[in-house]
Amino acid sequence: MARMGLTTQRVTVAAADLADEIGFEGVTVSAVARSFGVRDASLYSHIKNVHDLRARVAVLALAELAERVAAALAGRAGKDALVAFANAYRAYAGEHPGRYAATRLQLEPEVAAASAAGRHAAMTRAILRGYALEEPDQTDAVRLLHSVFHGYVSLEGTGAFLNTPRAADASWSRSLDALDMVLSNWPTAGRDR
Amino acid sequence: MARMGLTTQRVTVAAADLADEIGFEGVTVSAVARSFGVRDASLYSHIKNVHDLRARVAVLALAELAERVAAALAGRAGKDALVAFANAYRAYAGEHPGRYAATRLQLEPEVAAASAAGRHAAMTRAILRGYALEEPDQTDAVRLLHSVFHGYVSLEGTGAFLNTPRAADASWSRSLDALDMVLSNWPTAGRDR
DNA sequence: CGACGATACCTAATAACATTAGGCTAAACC
DNA sequence: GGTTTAGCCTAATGTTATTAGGTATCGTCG
Repeated sequence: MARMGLTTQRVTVAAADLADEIGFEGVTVSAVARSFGVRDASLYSHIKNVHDLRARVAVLALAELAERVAAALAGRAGKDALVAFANAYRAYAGEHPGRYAATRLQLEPEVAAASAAGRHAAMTRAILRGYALEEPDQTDAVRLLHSVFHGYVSLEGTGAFLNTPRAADASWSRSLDALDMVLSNWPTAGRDR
Repeated sequence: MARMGLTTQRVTVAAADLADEIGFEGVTVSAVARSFGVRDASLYSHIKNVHDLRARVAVLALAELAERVAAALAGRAGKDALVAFANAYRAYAGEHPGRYAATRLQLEPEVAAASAAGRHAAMTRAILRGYALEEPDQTDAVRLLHSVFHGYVSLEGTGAFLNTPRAADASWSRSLDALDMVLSNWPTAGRDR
């Protein structure tokens, strides 16, 4: 009958670890309770419900990701910054697939605001300081970057690149070269060719 | 006691429709059975289990998406083709969020092979015929395109672009301009700047 | 130190979903 | 028209989510 010393924080971390092991969909109240050796009902003193649990994992992952990216970005500029950001992003997703999947959870506005979601966008904008982009080009570029990063990582995660022999790393690297080129020569007009 | 006339095909379509209405996660054996007014167990003559049901929705969606994209691509080349492909892709995802979500399901290799997944890649390559790209650049470009399309649509679907006032359509359009530029001047070396 | 209140965890109970086994009956096919 | 097939049902079991209410352990204060 030793107490397990549960707290919302510990439960959240356990859920996140579980997500990385068995996938985010596998993050269930029962599974987390099992990992602590306690009854399902015992977790409800610490979390509101499954959705709350998953949302907490999402917020945790968002914060961790933001931290990693920020660290990678420190002291860099231009293409260096772009590559560092992108690699940190992809590395996190690769090391923590479950946590990363959690970041795609649809968070309610209040939660999202309180979390590091905004910090993410802020840092993406930081990259762009190296490239001379005004609004609204900057917003467009942020969206493009985020799309590429998320899209690539997401497709890679579901094995979409396994059919072709070409290594995923190589394509990633070339995609970053391409992005650097786009950002350097952002198409100002739009009507041509 | 009128028979419902269920078949695997009808069950799959009903599941797909349900997915578009309430989200792909909501596609459950119970819910589909309910939509037909039959018992849960009755569906098991037509599907193997939930995963089978969801996989069928995924295959259906992949085929529909491939068809839409192929139609849009007919008779176009170069940037026209790129834009038509991209818009067809995004439109499908917008009209059928549940079906689109299903396409991200991890399919077992045999199922994926039998499905239209390969056709998708083939068509992406068709776009690239308008741009002079050799292997392995072509593979890299296909991955980049797919990443942007999927990433954008996915982020848009989870409301990631709602914070900023800039319209999602506008950024999309500019991103396509950017992609056209990248494909036209694909970075051959990689080390510069 | 012993009482007290807060907190951590438990049992019990209900409900939705997934799945299997076995039965009944409407339809289709000579 | 009788038989086979296939479509649907009931019954039963296991997992997960969630609530209500109980017990035990901990820190704290008199």
